[in-house]
Amino acid sequence: MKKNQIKTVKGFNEILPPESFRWRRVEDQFRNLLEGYGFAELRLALLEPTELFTRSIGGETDIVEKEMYTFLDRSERSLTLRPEGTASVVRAFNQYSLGKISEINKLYYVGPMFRYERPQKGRYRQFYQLGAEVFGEASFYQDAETLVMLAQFFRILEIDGVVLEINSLGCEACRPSFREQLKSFLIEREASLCADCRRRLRENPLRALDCKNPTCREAVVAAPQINESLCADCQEHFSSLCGLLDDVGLDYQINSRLVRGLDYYTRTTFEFLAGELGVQNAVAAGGRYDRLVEELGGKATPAFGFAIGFERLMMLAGDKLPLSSPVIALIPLAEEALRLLFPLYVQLNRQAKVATLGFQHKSLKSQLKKADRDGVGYALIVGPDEMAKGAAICRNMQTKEQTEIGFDSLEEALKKLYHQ
RNA sequence: GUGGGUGUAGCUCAGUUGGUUAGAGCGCAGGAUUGUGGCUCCUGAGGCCGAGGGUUCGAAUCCCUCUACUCACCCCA
Repeated sequence: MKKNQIKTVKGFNEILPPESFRWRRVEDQFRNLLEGYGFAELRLALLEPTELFTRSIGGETDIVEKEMYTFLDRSERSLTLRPEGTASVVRAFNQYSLGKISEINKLYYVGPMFRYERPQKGRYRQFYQLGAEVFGEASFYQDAETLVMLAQFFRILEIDGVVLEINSLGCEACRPSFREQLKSFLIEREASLCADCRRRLRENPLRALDCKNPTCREAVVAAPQINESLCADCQEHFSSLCGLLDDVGLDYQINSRLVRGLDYYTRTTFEFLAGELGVQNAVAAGGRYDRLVEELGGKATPAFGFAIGFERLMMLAGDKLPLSSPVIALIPLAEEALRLLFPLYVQLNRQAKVATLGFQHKSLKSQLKKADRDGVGYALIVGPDEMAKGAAICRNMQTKEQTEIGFDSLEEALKKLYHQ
């Protein structure tokens, strides 16, 4: 690394070849799967008014308190690089009145998110998420469909060992009373809680439930369980969802401490965990948020969504996926040959028939070597001898078999090779 | 924000108690083969040894500061 070399800013993750090919493959798989389930893509702004996130994610969350890239623009507006996707999708849902265009809206997105955290394994300041949201469907069938779809995605990518944990956080009817119950429980034990939990006790007592601090964990062992104080409707929703997952044979574990770091969730929350990832083990997570659309100024609309961490997903899927190669290498051994092959090269690639052509007049040997490294199926050789004869040599790189092809039928003959 | 570890070639890493011109493997380029890839062999290019300061006749090596990367805490995808 040279002295004055300009580099990326800390934690901004970039994807280079050949990894970028693998990313593209997985992204395509995601799009195909989601579009098969009726989802459509939303391509949204990366920069939003700061208020969008303080109102949706919650002012007492770590994301809003210390992890956002927030700054003033030239007209002194407070803007923030999006730390997650759901808030923006809900903003767009309201802004464009998508709920009036169709009753059910299934939307997905792919793109970078930004959080100012200390980078670590599986955690970056710029990171990619594959996410989706469904608006207008309150049924537990929707929860189940989404979870099944995610499990299917992991199966398509041949990722094993991912565990699904689910929980219910209740709704505006039953959560407040649970909150109070939990709060008074915690206040009795305030002395044994960590500083963060004590600070958040009043605003967001649920967060104490998944605190990693050992003394906090011990203090909350006997804490009231949210799924024991659910109202009848929430209880019904949760048990119906579990029953449905049982019916379709999707394994899951109920984790009553799964409260998530964002405030907008109601009822179902879930995480897909992969032990292989180490400490940052959530590869996908999400849940139901039936109040958020209204809280952000829209018409009351139930919703369910999730996000997958792309980098974490690729750590699990990674190199099982084969790379594509060009099919034909065009090999000229003289200037006239290069001149002859160039139009053919352009013509093939214009039709999405991938071919390579070297412009540098290298030796046959080195051009074949490069073709081999590129993994091409065929090499088309044209040197002075072939120019004299009016026919090129076509070499099968696997069998070493060589045939002659007359110049006047080159394009036609080469196209056939792509279909083998 | 708080700790630990590591910075030497494009990549993965050696480098002796401080001692000439800093090494290997892989990769890259060329050749052995006047026009035929993979295996083998030969040759070559490529380094301010992370940056700055200090100790010393002499520093990749010892000391200090900074910086980057990395793992962990916290939190999350």
